Parts: sequence; C-alpha cells; structure tokens
Amino acid sequence: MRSRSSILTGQELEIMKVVWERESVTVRDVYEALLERRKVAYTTVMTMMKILEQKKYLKKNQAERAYVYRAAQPQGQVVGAMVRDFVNRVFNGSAAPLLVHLVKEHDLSAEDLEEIARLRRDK
Amino acid sequence: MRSRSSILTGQELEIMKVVWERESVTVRDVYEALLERRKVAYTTVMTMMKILEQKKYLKKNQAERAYVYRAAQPQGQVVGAMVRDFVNRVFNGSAAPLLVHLVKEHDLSAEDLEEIARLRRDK
DNA sequence: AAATTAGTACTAATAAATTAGTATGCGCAG
DNA sequence: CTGCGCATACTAATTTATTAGTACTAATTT
Repeated sequence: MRSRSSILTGQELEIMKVVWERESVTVRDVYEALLERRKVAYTTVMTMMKILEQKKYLKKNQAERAYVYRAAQPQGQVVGAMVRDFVNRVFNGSAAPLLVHLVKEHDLSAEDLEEIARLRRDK
Repeated sequence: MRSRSSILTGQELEIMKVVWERESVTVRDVYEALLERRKVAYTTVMTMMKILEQKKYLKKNQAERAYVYRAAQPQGQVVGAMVRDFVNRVFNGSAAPLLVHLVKEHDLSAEDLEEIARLRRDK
C-alpha cells in the first residue's frame, strides 16, 4: 500500500462533507451528490471511500445490498484538526495572525467578534 | 509542462517562508535553511524555486554568480489568498465557524479578541 | 432462465507534487 | 592551464493523490 498522508486531502474532504450532512450514506448516495457538481465515476467514489475507511474517517456496516458508511469522527473534530494543521503550516502555530486576516478580509462584523470575545471571557 | 495548481503547495510554502523572512535569497540560502530541518538536495530546491517563479511567487535577477530571488508578492497577500481558499474549501466560504474553532481550541486570550475587535471597529 | 442492474474487490492508469540526477559552464586557487 | 567548487539547464525518477477499468457476484426484471 502506497503510504498516504493521514490528513484529509482535497477530494477526500469533499466526500466527508457529503457524509457529514447526511448521517449515513452508501457509495451511491455520495456518488450522486458529487455528480451534481462534476463528472466522476462511481468506482472513483468507491475507491476514495475505501481509503477514507482505512484512514479512519469512515466506518462501514454491511447492510442489505450495499455497505452503509458513517463518519467515524465528528465533523468538528476533523475540521478542528485541519484548522490546527493549517495554523501550523501557514502561521507556524500562532492563531492570532490568522484572526487578523479573517477580520481584515472576510466579512466579520465587529459584533461577531465581540460576541465571540464575550463567549471566551465567560468561559 | 504538466499543469500545476496555481496556489502554493506544501513544500512551496516552506520555501516562500524562508524567502519572506529574508528579503532576498539565492538558491543556496534557501537550501541551507531547509537543510537545518530536513535532508534535501540542492537541485530540488532549485527546481521548486523555478516553479515558484513560473507561478509568479518569486522573481529573479541575475546577479554576480547566482540568481537572486525575491518574493514577487507580499506575504500578507499570499497568505490571505491561502486563508480565503481554506475558508472556501473547509467552511464553504463562511469565516465565522473558523473563528469559533480558533477561539475554542487555540490559545487566544479574550484580550486578543477584544484587541482585534477594536481594530475592526475603528476601521 | 436469460438479461439487466447494482454492488464489491482488485487492479491500473493518470495527474500532480516532490525529489533529485546529469551535463555543462565559469571563475579562481594552485 | 587545470581542476575544484558552485552555479544553471535540462531531464527524469519517485511518491502521493486522483480517477477509473475490469471481472465477478447477487438480486431483480422480463
């Protein structure tokens, strides 16, 4: 088996997003969801979901005909790891500069921030 | 030429970080900086810097012996694009959920946040 | 039952990213 | 002047990620 990075790659994330928004899926479900946005082969989706299972992002149970897959880890946890990884790679681990970017270039209102600051303060 | 994504890939970012922290560099400079952290061949660094030049992240001038490279775009701009891309890919474009992750899992003090909120308010 | 449909396993092709080799040129120390 | 050190250009190998084909099985339709 060619070694693979344990973190989610681009296309893998697309699949996980479909899974997270549905609770449980078959390959076909995901295949059809992806098809709405781009051409892709059924077996491609199958292969990727198998990889995602190996990487422990998905788990499957045998159901009637087809396997039924579920997310093995909650979305928040996985996304959190991706954020952490991003902060490490791009900002050498310090989150504050990322904040600055978000505030400057994305549409975050001052109210959003104060709300979050309050949340944080009261914790 | 095999087509390449126009955005910075992982190893390319590592090189750009070296360049940004130095103003101007030769291949050798970058090579030596990278060597401190991992084994890498001189020509590997050269190849990647050539690619970075093609992608318009670096520009070079002929100097004495070796080319002297400089960043073609300021760090903030490039990183900003990376943040935007990340927000799009992972959070479907909305920045607020990223904020929440940052606050919950990274060590941002309430003061950091208020400071930034202030910044934002006064803008 | 034969044909069609939908599924899986196994394998492989293609693409993109990463790493590095080889040939070659030039300046300069000896 | 000649060989070493360091630079580049050009080419290629390797690794990882992405996409898909083929063979085979089981259920379903006709």
